[in-house]
Amino acid sequence: MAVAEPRTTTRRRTPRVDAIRNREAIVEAAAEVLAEQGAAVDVREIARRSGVGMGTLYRHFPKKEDLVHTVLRRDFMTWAESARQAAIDAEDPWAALTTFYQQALTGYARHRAIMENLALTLAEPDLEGIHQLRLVIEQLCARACATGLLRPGVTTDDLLLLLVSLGHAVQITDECRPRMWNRLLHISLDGLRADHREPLPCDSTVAGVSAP
Amino acid sequence: MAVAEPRTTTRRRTPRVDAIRNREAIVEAAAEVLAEQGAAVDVREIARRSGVGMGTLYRHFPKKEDLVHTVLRRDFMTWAESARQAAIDAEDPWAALTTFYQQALTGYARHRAIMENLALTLAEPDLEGIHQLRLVIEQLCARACATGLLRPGVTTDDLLLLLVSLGHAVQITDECRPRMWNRLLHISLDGLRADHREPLPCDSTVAGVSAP
Amino acid sequence: MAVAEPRTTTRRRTPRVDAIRNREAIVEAAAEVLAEQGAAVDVREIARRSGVGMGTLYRHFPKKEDLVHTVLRRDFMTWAESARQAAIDAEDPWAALTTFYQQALTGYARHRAIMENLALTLAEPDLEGIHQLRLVIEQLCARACATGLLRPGVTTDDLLLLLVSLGHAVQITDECRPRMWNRLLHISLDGLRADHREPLPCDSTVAGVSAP
Amino acid sequence: MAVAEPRTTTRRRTPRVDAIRNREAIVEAAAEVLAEQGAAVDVREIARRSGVGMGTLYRHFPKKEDLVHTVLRRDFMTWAESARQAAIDAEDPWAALTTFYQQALTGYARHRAIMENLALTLAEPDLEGIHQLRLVIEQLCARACATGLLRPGVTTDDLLLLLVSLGHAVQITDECRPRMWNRLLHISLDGLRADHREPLPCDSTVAGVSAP
DNA sequence: CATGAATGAGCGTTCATTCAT
DNA sequence: GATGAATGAACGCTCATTCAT
Repeated sequence: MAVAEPRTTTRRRTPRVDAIRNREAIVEAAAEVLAEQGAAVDVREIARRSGVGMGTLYRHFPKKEDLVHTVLRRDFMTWAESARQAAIDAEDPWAALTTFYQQALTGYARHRAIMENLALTLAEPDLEGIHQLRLVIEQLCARACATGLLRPGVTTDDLLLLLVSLGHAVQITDECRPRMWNRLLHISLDGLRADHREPLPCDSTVAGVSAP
Repeated sequence: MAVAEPRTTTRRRTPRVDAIRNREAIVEAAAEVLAEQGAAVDVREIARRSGVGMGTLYRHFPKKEDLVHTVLRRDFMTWAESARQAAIDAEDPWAALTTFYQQALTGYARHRAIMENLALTLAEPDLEGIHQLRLVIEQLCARACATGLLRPGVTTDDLLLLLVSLGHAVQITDECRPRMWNRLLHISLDGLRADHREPLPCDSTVAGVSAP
Repeated sequence: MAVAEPRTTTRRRTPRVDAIRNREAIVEAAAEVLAEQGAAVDVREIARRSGVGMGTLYRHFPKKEDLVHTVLRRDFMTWAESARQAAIDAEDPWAALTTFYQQALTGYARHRAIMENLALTLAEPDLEGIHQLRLVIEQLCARACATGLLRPGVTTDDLLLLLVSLGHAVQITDECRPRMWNRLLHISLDGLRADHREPLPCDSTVAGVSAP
Repeated sequence: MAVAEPRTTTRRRTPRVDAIRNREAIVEAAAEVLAEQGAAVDVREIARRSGVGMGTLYRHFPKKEDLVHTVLRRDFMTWAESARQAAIDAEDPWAALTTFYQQALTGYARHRAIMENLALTLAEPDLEGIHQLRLVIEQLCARACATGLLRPGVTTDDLLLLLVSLGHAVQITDECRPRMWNRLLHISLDGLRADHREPLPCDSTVAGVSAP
């Protein structure tokens, strides 16, 4: 249907530029919306904000889930990167840990879809972005542990779960009771310090209590 | 309307037996489903599981919201009651607090709709059941504080937020990493002990960090 | 289940009294509601107002339609009767006619279900009550015709249709423009007077005009 | 967003052809169904008849009400237009008036939803289409009045109410007694002529008669 | 390739009618 | 008989996904 002949060399480049621009617009818009409203948003809203049609959106991301994952991957990456940077800049390992949580909770914890997924991800850590974040935390953990500031036995998973946990607290209180989560963070960080005698339970210390 | 002499007692009881059974079946099924899937479930699913028709369900609960509230009220009540009991049975105030969290997290934290609502409720505590729970926590807080075991400055809201926060951790880890939250609980409880020098921040101690 | 023996003679009378009372209560309540809201009302509303259960209502009137018909029959009867009386009391045939419309439009035209059905009934005059009304109109028509006051060729059906037609006008204007229909009545009655030269069309005088 | 050189005209036309066809199919089907059954129809029925899915229907008309209004607006417009044309073509003001009613009652009076709304509209004239119709009637009224053919004191509202009133008569008799309303129209028109001595009542001439 | 219109299963809710008590 | 709880088909509407242009 197209005339095909004249544009020989750049033939495949032109559409691609457009396609890439579109893809980026979609991801950008989606990131915005997902941060604001979580993964339950109407796909139409994303298409609207990115200025592309539904078809384009679905060409790039055949399932809503694909788009969500892409955005999350990206945002987890960025997050991990900025976290790593902040950690490097920090004076000492403990400050690095503290700063990490502060930044995370002040920033990304407001990203609804990020938090929704950070949660899911402990179960099935399929998202590579999250892996980056995990690596950062691993480093923070290792360093704080090595200097003897971190309570012995605390694992990366503990710190990750604490992040998810406090992240949720942020989401809940952010609008009605801003920074109330800050106190919880202090408490938790104090609980993470080395000056506690008792070792942490090995996941199943306490006797069972019946379910509802 | 009729003069109706002797049958006073058994007058209106008979037909209700069935209705009550149904109502209970509905609430029971709803509680189950709400615990499993949260408040977003299809009403038809509840009807199906309880073995009643849609009409019956809507006769008892004119709006889906009514049913949800009823279930939540009930479950919050039960929860508060069992929490209170456990607290009373505890040897000392600190054990009471510990046990409370243990029980709460082992039991009700798995209830999706409960947690959803517990979250919402920090903003607008409309459900009366939740108030009961809050009262229990208030007592636990007061007692633990009075004995000097609880870190000064810790409020009921802090404990409540910790509950929500850890509750979320439970929901996340329960299936894939059972009792991993247990370690987080220990950490948090240690952070709550009185032997910490620094006072808690008054909600906005730390300098702002920019959002993503 | 009942003790069966002692009440021999009056055995079948007692329940009937109750049944009749119930039936009457139902009809009464239904009449009220139907007049207010038309035949589209929820059957529950009728049951509620009459103080009986749904079962009772449906025992007496297996279909909603049955109840509606019963009420309409009754109300058409009453209407016919009061119309006849008013006609008899009138000084002259023309006054009788005028009074009839006045009374009808001031009174029964506000009865929503009556008007709904008066309409339907020109098609299939199944309701006996309406027949009574029709007879009254027939008399009015005959008398007014005989005295030469009524325009020749005007039939009972014409007068009936005028009634339906104006009745509808009443329903529409009653709340927002009370008695606006009164002017229409005057116009129509003047058009019914004998002093018009042209005969009425035989149902199909005018050339067809295309439908929408 | 692209620079898009030569294809200016055919740019956005192509995809719309289908959409417009669908939209028209929906409106057409809706008009049909609304005319037949009134505004209470099931939206699915409209979708079915127009051959589109529910989604398509709701894309074009987000609320059922929107569709209904669109249809009514359209049909009132058409009606007003054809009425105006017929009035213009008429030999004299009285013929114009006569023709108007003839045409209205032969055509649009069969449209159930139109009549339902024409009725409602005397109370709250919200639909713009209806306003057009009103204007036409106003002109007819003014012209007939000016030539001294119309009975003094007759207002646009009177003529409108007569229209609604007779329209209802049409709906009732159309199927079982076609054109029976024609006689009523003659009567009413005769009543509207100037050769009546008595002035019309100012809305509340006649003494009240008690309600049923 | 982009577009956005089309699809249809599914949701919360209502109401005439039936049936166990 | 009387009661009112139970039934389920239908209604207005939404949204992830597909498909013609």
